[in-house]
Formats: sequence, structure tokens, C-alpha cells
Amino acid sequence: MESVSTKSESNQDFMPLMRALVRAYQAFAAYDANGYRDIDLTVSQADVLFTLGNTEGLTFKEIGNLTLITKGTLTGVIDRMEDKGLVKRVSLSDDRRCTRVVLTAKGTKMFNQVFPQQIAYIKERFDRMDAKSQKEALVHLRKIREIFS
Amino acid sequence: MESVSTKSESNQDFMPLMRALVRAYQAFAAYDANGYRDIDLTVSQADVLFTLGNTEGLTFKEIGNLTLITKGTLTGVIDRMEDKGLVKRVSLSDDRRCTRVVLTAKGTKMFNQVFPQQIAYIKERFDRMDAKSQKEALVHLRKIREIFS
DNA sequence: CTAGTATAGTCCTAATTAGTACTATGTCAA
DNA sequence: TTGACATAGTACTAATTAGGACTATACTAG
Repeated sequence: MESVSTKSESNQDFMPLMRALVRAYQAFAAYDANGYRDIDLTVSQADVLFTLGNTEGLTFKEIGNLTLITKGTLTGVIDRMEDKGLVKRVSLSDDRRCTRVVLTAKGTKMFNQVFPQQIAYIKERFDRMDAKSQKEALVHLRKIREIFS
Repeated sequence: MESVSTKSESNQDFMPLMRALVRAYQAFAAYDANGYRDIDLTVSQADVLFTLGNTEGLTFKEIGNLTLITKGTLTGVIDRMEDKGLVKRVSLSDDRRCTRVVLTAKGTKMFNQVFPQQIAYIKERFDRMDAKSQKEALVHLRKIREIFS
């Protein structure tokens, strides 16, 4: 279908799929980010806020695993969220290497306000895709994740 | 199927699909980036290199559209590629606002070497997905892109 | 012609990102 | 107990990212 400007002999039929994956993600990410424009939150900060919501707090390690934000990056993200008064660092008594990050009252309030809002904002678009397609897409995307892991 | 920790009343069945999209992209992106480890190229630089390959040069605007790299970012990316001797800026006589970015001999050589390599590297993984699934996934991903555009 | 507007690219800032080195703490085995 | 190794988080760097301000150039309507 699509052709690629190269003299390589290999079959490159996967390239449209590769591009579609990148474009689909980028379109979603841009739309998602737009939802945080008004409120004073970056995507990473919102990601952490949503991850901490309805928990008793999580360690850096746990947050990193759930959000896929690297530990080095996370230090800075948590720093800025702490500056904004959204989270606080709490030491663990049983393992002094660990730090538990907990939402403050202000952070909890923001979570309760922003999370449903953002969910509704995104749902609005996914609703334009029928349930059957969503189900099939889910299977395919999990397969793609699997082959690249 | 999956449940989410929130008290929002809205139907959140799209969330597994949303997560699958993000994870699939991230897995692919990480794999792709790993292909540039050995050679001295970042993902953005490789993106530009591949975009310029087999062309007579492109303007910043054109590169930006093809790669989805913002103009502000592109200035820095091209700066560093120019420092490495991979590309050069050429002025256009008919519109002095525009700059054409062209691969140097060194850049062309690198393109001819790295592009087929990377294509083969990625193809290896996509080959693990059968043609029918790829075709279906392509349709779904284009739909996802559409609903978020 | 000329004023207003649009476009191309650069410059600047704050935040994120990956990666590596580093410190403190914990674990496990000899 | 003590040395080797592992883990958690921080510090630091280069590159990227989005976004907005800015300059130079082009276009267009009156």
C-alpha cells in the first residue's frame, strides 16, 4: 500500500502499522495533555496525582512502576508537586531507604476534582469508537506491547 | 473487566484500552530507541535523518510536519546534527525566510547504513504478529488517531 | 505604495526524559 | 560479624519537549 523511500530489500509492510501506532498515541497524548491546560498540572504530575489517588501513599519505586516515570525524573516531579503542596514525603520506619509519597489534603481535593473531569473528557472521545472495535483494538495493542517487551 | 479506583459514576470501560495504547507505544518506543544505542544518534536525530534520506533536502516546516517535532525543538536538533556534520543549512533564494536542511555526504552515508539496519531490527518484532492481526490493528489505530484529532 | 497580517526560523524558559554516578540502607552468606 | 552485593532515592548531565516572544521576510488589501 504505502511505499517507503529506501533501497533496502526487506519487506517493509509493517511501516504503516508502525506509523499508525505512533500517530494514534501522539493524537491521544496531545488530547490528554490539553485537558490539563487550565489547571496548573503537567501530564507527569497528573499521572502521579491519579496514581496516588485513593491510596495510603506509595513509594518512589511503586509510583515509578505504575506510571513508567523513571526514578531520576520522579525525584524532580515529586519535588515540584511538594512545592505546590499536593504531596508530602513520609519516611518508612521499617525500611529507611524507602520514602512514601502521600497526597496532602490539598492534593486529595485536587484529585477528587480533576480525575472525574479528565476521565469524562477522554471518555467523550473513546465513545466515538464502537464497543466491538474497542475490544479488538485492546487485543491487538496488548499483542504489540508483548512483541516489543 | 478491570476496575478503577474512583467514585466517579461514568462508565470507564475505555481505560484498559487507553492503558494498552500507552503501554504498546512505550514498549515500541523503548525498543526503537535501543536500536540507536550503539550509533551516536538520539531518536529525534534518527527521525530527522530518516526523513531527509532520499530527498533533496526539506525546510524546517516540512521536517516538522513529517516528524511531528516542534519547530522550537527542531532548531536544537538540527544544530546538533550540524555540529556532527550530518546535515547543513542552505538558504532558499526564492523565499529568504525558509531554510533548506540537506544531508551531507557523511549524513547520507549514515542514512544508507543505519536505516536498513533499524528497519530490519524493528521488522524482526513485527514479524511475530500475523498479517491479519497487523491489518486489523492498523485499522483500529487509524480510528483511534481519528477520534483524538 | 503602505499598513496590516501571515509565515519561517530562532531564542528562551520550565519541565521532562534517560542515563550514570553516588549515598545510605538493607540483606545474605561465609 | 563482616564483606559482597542489592535496593531506594538523590544529584547531575545532555537532549528533548511545548509554548511563547521575537526578528526577518513575504503577502495582500486598500
